[in-house]
Amino acid sequence: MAAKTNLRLGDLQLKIMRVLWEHGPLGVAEVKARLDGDRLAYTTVATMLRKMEDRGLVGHRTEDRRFIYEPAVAADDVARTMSGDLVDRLFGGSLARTVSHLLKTREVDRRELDELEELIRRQRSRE
Amino acid sequence: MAAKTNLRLGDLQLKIMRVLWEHGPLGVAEVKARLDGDRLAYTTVATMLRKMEDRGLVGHRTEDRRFIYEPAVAADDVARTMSGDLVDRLFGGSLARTVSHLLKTREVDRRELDELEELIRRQRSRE
DNA sequence: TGAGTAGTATTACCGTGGTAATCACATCCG
DNA sequence: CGGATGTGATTACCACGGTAATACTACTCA
Repeated sequence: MAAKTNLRLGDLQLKIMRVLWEHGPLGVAEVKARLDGDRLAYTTVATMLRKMEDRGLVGHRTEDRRFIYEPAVAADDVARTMSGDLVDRLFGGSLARTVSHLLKTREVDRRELDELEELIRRQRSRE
Repeated sequence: MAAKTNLRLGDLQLKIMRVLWEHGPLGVAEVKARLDGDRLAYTTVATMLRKMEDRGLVGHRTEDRRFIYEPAVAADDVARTMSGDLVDRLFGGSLARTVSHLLKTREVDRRELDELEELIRRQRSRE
């Protein structure tokens, strides 16, 4: 197995992964298309995908002369690594401190607070 | 003012900032000392501090021939930027999704859940 | 006075993310 | 057939984080 794949992705890499996670396996042109807003050269996307394959983040098969890429790591793993990382680096690993900070510095409406409470309730009734 | 200082810091930079935030203005040697675990060369720390000063993250004054560094950005601003960034990049800006993920993938004990509920309660009684 | 020492300044090197031009090849179309 | 088009391959460049060696400088103490 690819093993120690480092799961801290850059901006573009993450955007590409999101495209691949949400819309199955895609060719370079499709990926580029879904990256709409970013006016990137075709070769930029292609190069990035190749680099990402080197790192074990995606895999590809050839189909009809075109490379079809698909994720090689799970969205959850990336999210876990990156968010866990941040909680550790920034808030000494404390979830409470993290959420506290988030609540203080982001606009949060009542609905979202409800959701959060629901999450906590459900968490309690686990274990 | 230094303006557009980008507040996404690397690992070492963040560690250094934490040292400076927690223990006032410090010389290079002191910073290096507090970074104990990391077996870094003196010049590594010095170089990093200089680079960080270029970026506007720290400032220094000379005192007795030594450079005394101090933070030039607030811990809260860095935390806000970096965490907000991550929430946006990884969870589409949804705080609920973020916390949900964190709850699912990290060990959280009852005490921490209590704290979270308290935070939410307090948040509600604001606005 | 002169060697050590503690600092800073200069310079360098690597990895990686990001961006892209250029090149080469195959295929398609008139 | 022969050029346009779509793709992948190769190569290049820059910025930045990280790491550090080396060089310079000034102060200190025997």
